[in-house]
Amino acid sequence: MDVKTLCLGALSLGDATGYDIKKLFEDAFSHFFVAGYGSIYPALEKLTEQGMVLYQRQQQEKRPDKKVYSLTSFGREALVHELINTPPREKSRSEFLVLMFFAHLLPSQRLAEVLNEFLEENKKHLQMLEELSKCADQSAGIKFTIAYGLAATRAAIECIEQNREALLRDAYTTQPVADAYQPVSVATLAKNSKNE
Amino acid sequence: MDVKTLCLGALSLGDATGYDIKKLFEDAFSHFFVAGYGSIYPALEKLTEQGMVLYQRQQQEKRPDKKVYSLTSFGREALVHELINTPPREKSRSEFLVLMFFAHLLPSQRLAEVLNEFLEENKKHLQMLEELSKCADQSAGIKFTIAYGLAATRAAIECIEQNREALLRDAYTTQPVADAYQPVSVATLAKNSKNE
DNA sequence: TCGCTCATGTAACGTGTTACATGATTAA
DNA sequence: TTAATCATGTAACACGTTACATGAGCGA
Repeated sequence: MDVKTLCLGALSLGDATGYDIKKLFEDAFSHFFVAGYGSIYPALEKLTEQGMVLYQRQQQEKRPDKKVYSLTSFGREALVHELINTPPREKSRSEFLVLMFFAHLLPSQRLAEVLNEFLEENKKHLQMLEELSKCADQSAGIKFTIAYGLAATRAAIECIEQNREALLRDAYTTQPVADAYQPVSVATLAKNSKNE
Repeated sequence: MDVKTLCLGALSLGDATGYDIKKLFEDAFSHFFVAGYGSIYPALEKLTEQGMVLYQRQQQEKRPDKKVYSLTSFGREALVHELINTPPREKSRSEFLVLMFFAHLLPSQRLAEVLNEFLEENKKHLQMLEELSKCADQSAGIKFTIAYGLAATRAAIECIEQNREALLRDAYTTQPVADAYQPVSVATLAKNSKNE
């Protein structure tokens, strides 16, 4: 599943410009799909070529021109087809957790910064989701994604607040690289060798 | 942050082969970073060129040859430098949540399948994390990543179990595409227009 | 005057995914 | 005999990121 599909999905909610769709990615889609202009505009172009969407150019006073896109029936079919045939995966890439995994290699000051920064971001995100959950006249599916995002974000915040002290206690305070660290064998952390 | 950095990180735990590192990605790294052989082996090759790792070829009886990689001191410095300069981001791409967002476009049978499949996967993942958390002689950082993974996975499972019924109630049961769906305006879901 | 909102796009680059290729050993 | 484990790799392709480019209006 790619940005094109999400654009079709966005347009299934109503006509919109690329700019509008970008906002959707920043809000309603934000906790499960990331995309910027650099992928949205080319996606809309391709969808147009393929006949899945079409647009009307709208001139505006005191504003740049708009291209208001709408879904064609072919596009809607393609969207449904894609959705039905997409297996429910989830993958995340968390630089934050990488930093935590290797926290013993970070100066404690930096570690503290990282924790604060990440907590703040999560709290902001939580607020946004709470806002979203207020305009509650959406489908059960949309409500679910918000509930899911709220649950995940709250769990993250709680987990950080509960473990922050322990993490900082363990961090090193001297300037140079911590070479005193006792290496853990790779095998210890690769459970696959035995079970699963 | 890319696969190369994670490979350096893996080797900071002890010497390993590409194959070993892959297992680490499947276990200890699994909830925050995804990589397959197709990115791990080329990464190790590049790191070798750059003098960040080196390897010893080991012949084995009844097994293919191994390349056992180890971190150089330059590699360790590069790792630390990279970690210190990486902002704590987190981004996920969840096909599952996309499907939920557009659940009203799915036949209810498929929706039920999707929910079950995703729940099962999460339960397996939970088990794996519980296993990992048992070999508990790791650093505070590593323990934290496991605790975080556990919290997130448990929250996900709970959220699905609590909302499954409501989701299925809302799904359509007729064969053809649900065109009766009341469109929600894109603007309603793009809170950015007003706040944040 | 500073920065934000609206509005669209391109081009180069980096990165990762997928599928393919090989092949012996071992446990069920 | 089937599937899994061990073990390494390549090549084509798809995809997305980043930075750049433009420019008016509006509110503080």
